[in-house]
Amino acid sequence: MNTKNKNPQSAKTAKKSANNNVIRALRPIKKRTRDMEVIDALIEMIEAAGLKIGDRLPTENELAKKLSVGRSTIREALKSWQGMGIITRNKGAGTILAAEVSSNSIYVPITLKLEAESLLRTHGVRSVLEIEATRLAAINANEKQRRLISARLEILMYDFEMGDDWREADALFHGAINEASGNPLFGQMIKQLHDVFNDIYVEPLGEARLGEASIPLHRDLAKYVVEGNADEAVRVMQEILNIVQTEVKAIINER
Amino acid sequence: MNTKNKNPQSAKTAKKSANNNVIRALRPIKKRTRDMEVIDALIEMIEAAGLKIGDRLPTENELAKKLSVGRSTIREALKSWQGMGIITRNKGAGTILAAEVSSNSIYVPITLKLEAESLLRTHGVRSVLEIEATRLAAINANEKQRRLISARLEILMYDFEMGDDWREADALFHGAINEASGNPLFGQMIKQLHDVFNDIYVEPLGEARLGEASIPLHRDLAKYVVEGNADEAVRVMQEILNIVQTEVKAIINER
DNA sequence: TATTATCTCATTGTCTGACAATGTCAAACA
DNA sequence: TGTTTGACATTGTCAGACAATGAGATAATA
Repeated sequence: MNTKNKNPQSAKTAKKSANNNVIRALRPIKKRTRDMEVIDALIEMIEAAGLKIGDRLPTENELAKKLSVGRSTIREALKSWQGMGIITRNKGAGTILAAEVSSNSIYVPITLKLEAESLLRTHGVRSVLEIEATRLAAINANEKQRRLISARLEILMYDFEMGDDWREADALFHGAINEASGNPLFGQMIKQLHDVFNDIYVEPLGEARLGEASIPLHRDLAKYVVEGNADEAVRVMQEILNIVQTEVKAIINER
Repeated sequence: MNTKNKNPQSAKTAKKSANNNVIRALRPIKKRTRDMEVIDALIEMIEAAGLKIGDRLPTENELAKKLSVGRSTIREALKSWQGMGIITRNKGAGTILAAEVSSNSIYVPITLKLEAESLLRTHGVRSVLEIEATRLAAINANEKQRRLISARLEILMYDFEMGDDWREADALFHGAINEASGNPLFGQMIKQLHDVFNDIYVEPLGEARLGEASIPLHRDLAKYVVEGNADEAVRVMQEILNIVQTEVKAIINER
């Protein structure tokens, strides 16, 4: 148990403090292993070849041969990318790019612990993010983004009224709004939380049509966002989120 | 380019829609690869053995033998955990646990571009979360949490006035507030974003004492949170975040 | 005795080769 | 024209070997 450097605030002396100021100027030396170099080479290759999301990467054998490293090294490098959702790999098929890659991208894993009332908690965090993203979208969206939002709304309403599965269309619609916020981090984090939310629901509870009652409100939401009316857009978004929250509570109480 | 299932909304017929209703009852079968089972087994083992952060995991050979899978399979599973920061591995030493693991933990990867703008973006997301957490803390904090906030404030102010490195005390102070919000997800996400924020700073820009001008305001923040005055607490928090934002912008413009 | 240098050994990192499992694509077929 | 089948390519898994390195034990030295 590594508890050495805990609560050092009482033992500090002037000398130690001065020493800290010197030490602080030093940065830890990066330990470079073979597969990090592979990752770098892959990034370079992807940039040079201009690979986009959905494109296929060279096979493991090709990469191993080209970089003259063992296939297992390639596999370990790809594995870490897979864990971060940058690529997806399919036995028999190949490896395809699933996220944008560039040399100045960093990939940050966030670990969250879900507990008993995790549904309401994830929803609580997601609400805050989604409301802010909506507000920013109403303010910042450009013409192209507004048109995309409108188009996605039509698909959503069509699916909904036809009795089809509207969840994918819903995700695309909200994705368009989040993208229009101008801060991609909102979209990323909301998407991840949304996935968690759904995994927990669809998997153990079997409740897939959560939030159905809120779909008609989406017409207003799109309208206000496209109009640039941030206050009203936020109000409708809050209403939508409240409906979902109420449904979640109802389902939790049922059990 | 896998573009088969794009925009299927126009080709749908009533029959297909009815079919969808049947199909919808089916859930996708989880594709379980070997290393996912290894991960599950590892989680089980860690929980059963009560391993804490800093503890050592069994060696790869032991795990492979125990689970009767090849060592490469173990390595691939561990690699994905390493990519997510759950474990650290050291050649010659061993594998140690670097994050809490439990069956209800989820790991959310986000990607950031390592450019000046991303600083503002992480700050933007963090601001929203931190303001909401502050509001909730002012409303929900119990007596014990209020006392902890006050105590952490004193340590922070002491370090600050002595000219020591106050960053750790600052993190602990905000951690106390976030914990008092009653929703642990806020604290977790804010902490992760905060770490990213600092990593980006300390590493390429070398600017470590960001937000120093906002420290005196922390006394007011603590006061209002402890008093339960949510509106004022939020106002001060916004002020603090604005100071940081201004400093970030200034540094960006310098370059 | 206390400290430092050295050695040994356990552990992760990498390579090679092999086979299994499975998706893709084109050829054969109705 | 649409469907089925099968060869092939590609990832998944295994085994064994050696290299590189860190930690702890041991020996040497003051």
